[in-house]
Amino acid sequence: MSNLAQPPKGTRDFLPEEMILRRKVMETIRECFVLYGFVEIDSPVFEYFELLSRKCGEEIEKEIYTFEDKAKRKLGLRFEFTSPLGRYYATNREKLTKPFKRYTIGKVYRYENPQTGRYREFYQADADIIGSYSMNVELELLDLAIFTLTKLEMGSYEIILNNRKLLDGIVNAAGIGEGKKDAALRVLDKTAKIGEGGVIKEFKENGINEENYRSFMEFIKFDKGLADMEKLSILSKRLNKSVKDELVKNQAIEGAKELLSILENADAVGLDFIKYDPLLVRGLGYYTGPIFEIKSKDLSIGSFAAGGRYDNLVELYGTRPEGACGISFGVERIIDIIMQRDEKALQFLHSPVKLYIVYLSENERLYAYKATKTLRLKGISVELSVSASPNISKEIKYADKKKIEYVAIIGEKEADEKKLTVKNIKTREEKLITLEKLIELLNNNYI
RNA sequence: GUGGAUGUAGCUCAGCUGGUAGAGCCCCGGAUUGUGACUCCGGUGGUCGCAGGUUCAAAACCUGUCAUCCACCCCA
Repeated sequence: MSNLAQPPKGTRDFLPEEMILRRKVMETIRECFVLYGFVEIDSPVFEYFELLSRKCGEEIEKEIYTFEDKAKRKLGLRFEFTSPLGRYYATNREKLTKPFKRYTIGKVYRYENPQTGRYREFYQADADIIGSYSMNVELELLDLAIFTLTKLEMGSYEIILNNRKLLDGIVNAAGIGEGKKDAALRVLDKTAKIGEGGVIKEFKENGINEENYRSFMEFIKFDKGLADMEKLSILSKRLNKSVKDELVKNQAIEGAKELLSILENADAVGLDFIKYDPLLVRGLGYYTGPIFEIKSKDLSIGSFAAGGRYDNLVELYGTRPEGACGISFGVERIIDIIMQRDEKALQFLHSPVKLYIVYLSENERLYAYKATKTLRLKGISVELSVSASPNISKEIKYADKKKIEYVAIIGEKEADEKKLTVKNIKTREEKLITLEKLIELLNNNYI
């Protein structure tokens, strides 16, 4: 294949069969968002680079696709929806009803090295709520996540939860200075992956002592079997004792309280997938409160949904501060997981087209056309053969390949009797019925 | 941005120490002019990722480059 015959690095073409699954997943997510009262908005795929790069963190900034327009304006492709949403909110605030609950499903772009579950162009599905500082927002978003994942039959996954304010307090208590906080957090986030030795090594590379690591770990050490809520209460007491800086201390204790409030209520609603993870950090620079990540328990594909609170981000875009929190679903990763797990189930996905109509000679063409039109007017999706010289064998094969469930055959016999022979592709059963009967059966999804 | 593996037909892959490319599946046609999963027969399809180099001769060896996968980095 020549270079021009392949899609650019990290991007993909999708075949019609693949689109059936993709569409289904995105539709399911969309329906769930709507069920929870989120409204859809749209905004440009590109924004001013300066807007995208604010508060996103140095690493992410390197991943932004940038370009200049003909008037030399510096632009960038959106790498996620949060900063575009901040800008959207700032520019349209007066016209929006608050709290503003919106969703967007669309493509985002990141200039990074592709791998499984990692592409340069990919879909994200975001739900955010701007205009409230209440933890009810977190609860609503987590409930939405669980609801959506259940609808998608995502199987075993877990939701891990932490809080940036709490994290800041513990880092402070561990004696790590403000200047080294971000580096420390970034390394701690990887603990599960690189182990204690790895963390200590990377701490040193960043000029942080092993002792600081030890005291951090000591701080979040609990007796075995302790429930998350008890851990958080204990943390509050420890923070109260160890943190000197009043502001940091109060913030951290508030962070613990926020998590406690989420967990208390989550427990009541039965959201028992949620676990407090003292080592969850998340890279994006704008998070200010609770943060969360959802990952598959049986596949190491990384997290497939994540989010958190980013209070007052909108202030950056010139409007007054507002509470805000959102969740983002990684559509590609969700699809990858479904495909890896359910290879067989995928065979049963069928086309949105219900029926394929074949007529055997020009004499039946008009009758077939009228039947097709009637069904379409009834809202039933129908494909009419366009073959010049229809061959039943080929036509059935065609319908099967396109995953259309039923084929209607119209020959001399059917046209004379004003009926259709309807074949179920999967069961191979056939029925000679009238158009009215066919409509009834298709509407009841039974034939 | 760094390191490793890989790149041969639409797909999965074979091709030994260099001698000019193969299988299975798929696809197309026929056996079968009103019925697709099996069987049989026949057929299409590859400048061996791309560009240079070494050689009488390169899919194979060398260099570069592009892409894919994996590990970092980071992340949905």
